Amino acid sequence: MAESMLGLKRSHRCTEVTAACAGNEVTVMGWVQKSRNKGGIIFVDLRDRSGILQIIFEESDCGAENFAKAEKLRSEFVIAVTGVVENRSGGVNENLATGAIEVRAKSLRILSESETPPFPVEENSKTKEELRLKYRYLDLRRPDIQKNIMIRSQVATLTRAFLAEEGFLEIETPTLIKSTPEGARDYLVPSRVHPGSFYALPQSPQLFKQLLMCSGYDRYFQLARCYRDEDLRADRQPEFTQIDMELSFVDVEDVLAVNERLLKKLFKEICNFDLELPITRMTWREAMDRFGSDKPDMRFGMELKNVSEVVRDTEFAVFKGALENGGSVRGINAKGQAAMPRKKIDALVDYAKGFGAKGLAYLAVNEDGTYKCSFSKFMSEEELKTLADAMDGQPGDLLLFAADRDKVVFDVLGNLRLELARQLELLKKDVFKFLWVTEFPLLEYSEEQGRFTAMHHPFTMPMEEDWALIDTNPGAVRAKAYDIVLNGTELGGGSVRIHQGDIQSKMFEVLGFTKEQANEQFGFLLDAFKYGVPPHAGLAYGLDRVIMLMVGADSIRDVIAFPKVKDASCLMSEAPAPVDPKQLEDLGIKVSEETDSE
RNA sequence: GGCCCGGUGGCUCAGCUGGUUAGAGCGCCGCCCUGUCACGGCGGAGGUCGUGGGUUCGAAUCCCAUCCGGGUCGCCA
Repeated sequence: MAESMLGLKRSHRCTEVTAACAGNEVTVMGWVQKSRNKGGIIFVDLRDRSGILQIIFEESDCGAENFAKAEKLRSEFVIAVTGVVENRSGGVNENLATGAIEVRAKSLRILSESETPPFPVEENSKTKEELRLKYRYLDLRRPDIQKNIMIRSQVATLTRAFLAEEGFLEIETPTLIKSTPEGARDYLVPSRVHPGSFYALPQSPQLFKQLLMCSGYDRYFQLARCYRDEDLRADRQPEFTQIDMELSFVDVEDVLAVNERLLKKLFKEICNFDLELPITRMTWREAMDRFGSDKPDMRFGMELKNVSEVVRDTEFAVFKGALENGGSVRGINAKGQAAMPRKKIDALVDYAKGFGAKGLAYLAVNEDGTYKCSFSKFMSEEELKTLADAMDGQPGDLLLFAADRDKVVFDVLGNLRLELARQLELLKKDVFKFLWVTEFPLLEYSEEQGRFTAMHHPFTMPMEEDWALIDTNPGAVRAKAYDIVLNGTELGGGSVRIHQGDIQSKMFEVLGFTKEQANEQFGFLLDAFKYGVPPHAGLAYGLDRVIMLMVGADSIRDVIAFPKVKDASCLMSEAPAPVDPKQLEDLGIKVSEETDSE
């Protein structure tokens, strides 16, 4: 029997009731976290999004009728309580913000009863995610998730306030747009009016924000929903949110500067972390050489060393072969890990193989200065010592080497470095190491497609000093592109855009577009650029990832109210789902025979 | 699409080299209890061992297939 709240008005959230309210009458409403019935006295923990407040029921205060109702309270009942705030006469609960006070109930209304929930609504839930996601509305009641969702809201609010103050305009762009085959797979939406034609959901507002620059809006931002029909990961959902921005009459420095100020503000307000400016910068080349990654985790060292020259004359076939094929030999030094058991090293070798390595060579410098080495029979003692010295191998160190094409070597060692850091517990979540990675390659060669593709997108501005190489050595041309990296995660990225017709035409040519194809796909943008386009540049953050790192979540699902699971479905609503044949008919989509029969 | 991990009362798990009636903690239900806050005491209910097939005298346990969830590689301009 649900009662009405007629005549009642909530005066406080649970933790807004403080010792300063002692003696005052308050009305609080929320969910029963827990009821402890002692017989003649009942304690109820009342929960809302602010936290928990203890209510005390005694028949002498609330009367027989209310007391009888209080005896029936169970977890997750929604109640309204009017009573007087008092300092607890019993002990103080140090675990609660409101642990020194309680509300002595004068009246109680049960606004809504609850069945026993399928899992306990509590912090640090151990319940399987599958079940939590099916009952996401219950899971979202849990304090740790509520904290994440509220921080997310705070970040959005702070971002809007900051960017507005910096002269940015918040402008919405369409989410039913034209599909472009470059990049990730599009989600498609059939057109009813144009049977056989489709809209795409945007992977990002890229083209529209550039058009807004053309139109003179100068500084734009948007908290933009974006969609990519690719497989999910712990940090990737098919629909996600970007903090997207674009600025006119700027170059790289301007974009980085305003974003450094934004990040400083956000991390100060949310994490009370003082971000020291300017943020460290590193070119893509340096990041790859030193860390084997374009998003290096700067919380620890263990940098890569190129020992190709040291082993140039070796007879060791693995090293020799890699060098003869134009590759390199590089290593990392796992300090103090020389005693790592063989089994564990083998596991690392397997891990490396997962990233394309054919194997992993190791050289352990024992405490007594002798070596334990997987390739000792192919090298003299002298050669081993030279190699160990080149790696700064002290007694007790474990040196690990990969020899292959550069791409493989970087991939293997970059990931191995992270794996070792995980094993050695070097990845502290309360440390924030920011990094700008700049000067990305403009293009990367796709073996699969047999051509160069844009590393960022086709509108990324090449660096002036490299542009002359575009015909002779396109792979060497660097771009005015940059990523913001935090603790080894790419938080966001952007670039200066091409605003000159001749450079843009050349780009399309290099990417293998014909004039017709370029016009077909991007004609409206190219046309717009004919009518006066300002130099412009931008950047977009993955908001979900920003929140993840701020709250230390392991999964992106913990910072999204209603996330999807691995196969991109929703366990709660069961989307996607088949639709009524009539709906398909309206859209001019034929139902296949197989689905029909059976 | 590949590889790896998991699925046992409502929840979290144990059991898994096959062998009586599948256990524990929490939760739930009933009774008792006036200072609890991981409340306490007494009693009780509750399980197709994800699903299907196979091996066997006998399967939660072994085999095959399949479904569901997670991680990862491919993929993600």
